Amino acid sequence: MMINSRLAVAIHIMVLLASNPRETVSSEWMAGSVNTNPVVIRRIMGMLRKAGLLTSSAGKTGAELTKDPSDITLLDIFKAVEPKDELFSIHEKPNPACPVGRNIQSALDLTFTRVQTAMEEELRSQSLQDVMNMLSPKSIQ
Amino acid sequence: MMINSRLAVAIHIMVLLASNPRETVSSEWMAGSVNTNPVVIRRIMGMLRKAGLLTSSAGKTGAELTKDPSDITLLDIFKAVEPKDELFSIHEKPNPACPVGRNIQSALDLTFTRVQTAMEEELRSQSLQDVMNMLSPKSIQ
DNA sequence: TTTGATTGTCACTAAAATGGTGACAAATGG
DNA sequence: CCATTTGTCACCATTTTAGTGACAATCAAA
Repeated sequence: MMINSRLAVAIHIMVLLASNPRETVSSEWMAGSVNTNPVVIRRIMGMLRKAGLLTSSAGKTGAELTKDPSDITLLDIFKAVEPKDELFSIHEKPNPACPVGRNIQSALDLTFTRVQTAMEEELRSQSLQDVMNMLSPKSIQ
Repeated sequence: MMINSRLAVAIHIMVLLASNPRETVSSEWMAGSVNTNPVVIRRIMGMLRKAGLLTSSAGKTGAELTKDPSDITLLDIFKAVEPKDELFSIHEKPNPACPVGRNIQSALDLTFTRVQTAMEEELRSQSLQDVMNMLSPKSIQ
């Protein structure tokens, strides 16, 4: 399955922002914690900003969460960083002359929607605060 | 999210095999129903065969399911066609000198495992027969 | 105001995944 | 024997992803 690490990095960024004073969390500094390039951090921050999860501006170090970590779900973050949030795709144009081909798309659509919903509900059930609580108390500076 | 259509095509193949006499379901014929190249069908059939979901052999038209459709779950098919079945990946080597970087991986691992489990349980709850029942009776020849 | 640091964004790259395609040996069955 | 089919390989174009350098615009501190 095609997978990327954007959700993981986005959560990492959000935890850093929630756990540290603004002046300390430059994209360079976050890149050091995540172990990647600062541009990757800014790119993902841009998606989180467009989704309204944080505010930041050119020239000003760091960013700020717009909500309390307990009011931000992992589904919020997932949808922010995954423009195409569909888990599975259905093959195009199955043969309408075949009884199976003619009806398979709607059946698969129902099926895949249920799977997608199950995944999203689990993401919705976990908040950013929940993730932070899994880190040792020392990580919350 | 990067997504492929292998699960959709694999389910389509399995439905065709379950619904038609063996002599009629050549890879060429199935390719016609799915609307793709016969090699794509054979490639996915190869994965299903390795997973023990069907039997087929060179020179012999078609394939046969090894189990009753009601005993085959969509999770079985998913695992057959997705060698890397992990939904999300975690970024490599976060900085151990950072309190967040040091602990984020295990937290994300717990989190992502719960999401993955939710998805797999939903896939496990649906059988191939369930999908076939969603198609019109006419499609079961 | 000047200077240095930072963000936002662009363009480019390499790597990987995916699906389509042609080719062909091996096996099947008439 | 011979036409058909499977299993498999190699190759290709497309897409996605993450890393990187570059740079204008902005900010903040001296």
